[in-house]
Amino acid sequence: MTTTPESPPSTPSGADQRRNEIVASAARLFDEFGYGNTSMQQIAIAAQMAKPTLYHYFSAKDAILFQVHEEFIDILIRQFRGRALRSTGLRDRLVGAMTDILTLMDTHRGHVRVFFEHHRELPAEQQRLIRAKRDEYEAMLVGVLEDGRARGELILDQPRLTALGIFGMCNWAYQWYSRDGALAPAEIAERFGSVVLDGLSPRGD
Amino acid sequence: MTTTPESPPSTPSGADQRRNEIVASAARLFDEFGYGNTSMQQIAIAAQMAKPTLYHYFSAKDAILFQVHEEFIDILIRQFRGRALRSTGLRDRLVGAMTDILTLMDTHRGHVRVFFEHHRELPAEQQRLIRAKRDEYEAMLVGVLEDGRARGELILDQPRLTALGIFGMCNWAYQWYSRDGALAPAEIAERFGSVVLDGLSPRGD
DNA sequence: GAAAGAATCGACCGCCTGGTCGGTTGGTTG
DNA sequence: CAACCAACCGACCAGGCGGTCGATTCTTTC
Repeated sequence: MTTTPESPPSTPSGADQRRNEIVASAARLFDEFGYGNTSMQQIAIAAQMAKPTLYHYFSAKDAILFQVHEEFIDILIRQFRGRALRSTGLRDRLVGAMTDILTLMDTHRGHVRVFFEHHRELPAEQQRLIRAKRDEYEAMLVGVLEDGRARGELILDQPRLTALGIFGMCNWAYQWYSRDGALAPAEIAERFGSVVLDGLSPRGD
Repeated sequence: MTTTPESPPSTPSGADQRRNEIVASAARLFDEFGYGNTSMQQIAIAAQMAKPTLYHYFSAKDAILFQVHEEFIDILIRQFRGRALRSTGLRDRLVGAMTDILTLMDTHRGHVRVFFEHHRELPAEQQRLIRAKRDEYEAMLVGVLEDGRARGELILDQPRLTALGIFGMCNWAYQWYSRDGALAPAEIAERFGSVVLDGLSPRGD
């Protein structure tokens, strides 16, 4: 409190800042080459330091992997909760969550791929931790669907399966989404949302 | 013609049979550990041979990877075409394709994961080949949607985006589908199909 | 039974990886 | 100035990897 200068313009917190730089560099490389095909050497170079220095900030390669996972799921949970507090309607909450996910394909490409493809490579303990948060997030979306059903605004008999379908539409986008594409994340979410809510068949037969 | 014994009960074609055993073993390991974390040594043991013998059947590790990719996409294309010949209705063709994909999660788990997660690791030339087939398959589903629109049976203004959403729902299942689960692939496809076609909102307001 | 080729493998190689060690620098405290 | 500690790194290591080599066995063909 007395000694540390509280966030001067360039160095918000020193070491933490440096850790973030490492994770950001690593995520970028993971996105391009995959976790297994990215070496600590590459990460070190990308973060502009020597390899041993990396081990001053992270105890092992999988500690970086864990950090990426946690950042990703924490963002989603935080955003979902924020929207819930603002207590918007059902459609907003649903399409909002879809927008959150799709937006991360723009802002956190590496995080996304890592979270979806490399969670099995986390050490057992940390894998449990991440899985717990992921399940928590899943439960929140299932909750939205159940709410909608209880209010008669949605018709569905298997909330979890439906939620998995919705997640699928959005999460899968990491396989094809491009920043240069014609559609922005929010537009895609809107389209997908209307498919899920209104369906493709003409209304009124 | 004269010499080769045509498929006696145990050895359909000798060397080809052995190749298939290798690919099947490899796919099983890829499913469990991922491509990069599976060594040629492990594959050899699983296929009950020594490592150098593997190189009698495949020129390199990525040749096995390619074989897995090709088998997967060839199955899907063949099944889609088969259904098209039987010229069933729109819903059958759509839900049918979805069933095809979900069924592979049961019968070809390793192929699925490899196809979705490791296509970037194929040598450039083979990657192009697989991508071409994948695009072909995608185009076939887009075609179904466009047909439906032309006949007034579907309402949509972005066939490709919609197709990507549908693929997402199904493909993503490789992340959560379990053989021990309560629902069979065909049932899941039916549910997802009705979400996409009818939507979740009550009809007629 | 000789020749040929398919199928097999023990031993080996160069390379790269995650991670360690021991030591240096440089700013902050008393 | 002395002590301290965070930050940093050149050099090194054991281990595992994909892949090769040379030689051996088995099977088929004439």
